[in-house]
Amino acid sequence: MKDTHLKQAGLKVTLPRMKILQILENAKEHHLSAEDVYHILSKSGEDIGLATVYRVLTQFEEAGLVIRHNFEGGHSIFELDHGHHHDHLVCVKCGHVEEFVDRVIEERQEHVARNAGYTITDHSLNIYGICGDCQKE
Amino acid sequence: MKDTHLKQAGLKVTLPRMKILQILENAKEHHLSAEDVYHILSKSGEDIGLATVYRVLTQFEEAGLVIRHNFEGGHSIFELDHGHHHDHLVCVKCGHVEEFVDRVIEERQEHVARNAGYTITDHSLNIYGICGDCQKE
DNA sequence: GTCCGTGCAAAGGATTTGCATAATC
DNA sequence: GATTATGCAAATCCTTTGCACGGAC
Repeated sequence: MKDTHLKQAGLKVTLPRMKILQILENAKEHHLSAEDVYHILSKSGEDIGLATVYRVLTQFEEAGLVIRHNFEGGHSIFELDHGHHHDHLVCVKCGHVEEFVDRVIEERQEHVARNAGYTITDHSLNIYGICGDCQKE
Repeated sequence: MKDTHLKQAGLKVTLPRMKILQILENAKEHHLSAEDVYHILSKSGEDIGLATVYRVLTQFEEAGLVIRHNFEGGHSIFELDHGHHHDHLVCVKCGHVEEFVDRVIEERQEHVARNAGYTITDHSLNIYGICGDCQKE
């Protein structure tokens, strides 16, 4: 089934691509950096280079399989594109990421862009804060 | 007067710091990258290193004089902190940046964070799109 | 004069790319 | 077997840092 996704995306079915797709699908944390993916691969005994991880993730992004986010600090985070857009709430202490969608905010963004004469290609709303768990400490 | 700002920030008054502050205040485009500032300095005949530009901008950021934004592509943009928060509309073709504030969006963000148990430390909303001018081409 | 700031070059982290080899179709 | 992918190392981009010198107070 994973092979099907890859073929549909016009990508040859190779071991690195399947493994990486698998990781994205099964990881507890859905928001992974290229390094994260690389480490998970290493621990599984796979001998896949970091450059390949980046290449594959970029291809997946182009194919619309994953979304890439640029968080503060110049780090990129990848996650599977499940089709429904959402924004992020990022904990600056533990790095935990939560998704959210707010209909009102979405609508207002369209409104703002239209008023300014822009055609939206993308938008990113990240709220940085301290999550409940970290506040207890 | 610029010296006053610097002194208040606990920074010695030096030529690079004054020049850079001046550029931030006078530039037509209020959103400048470190490279931008560096180039403007070079063109003015000032012999100030790029490393110093970064150092000074970082100090200004710590002193609360400027705000640093991380836009897509891992580039940082600096702008004077005039005290009123705002979000950004970025043209992906020409790089033009516009500011906007939407009371409704601000309120909803607070709401979302509170519901999730987060204490907001910061947030960034960037809408990427194609500006009116670029659409004509 | 002391201490902080600067310039330069070198280091750093994240990501990309060139090239020969290895895998898919 | 032709074409595309991979691995490795080197290259790149943006940013930071180490160190000796020069300037501010």
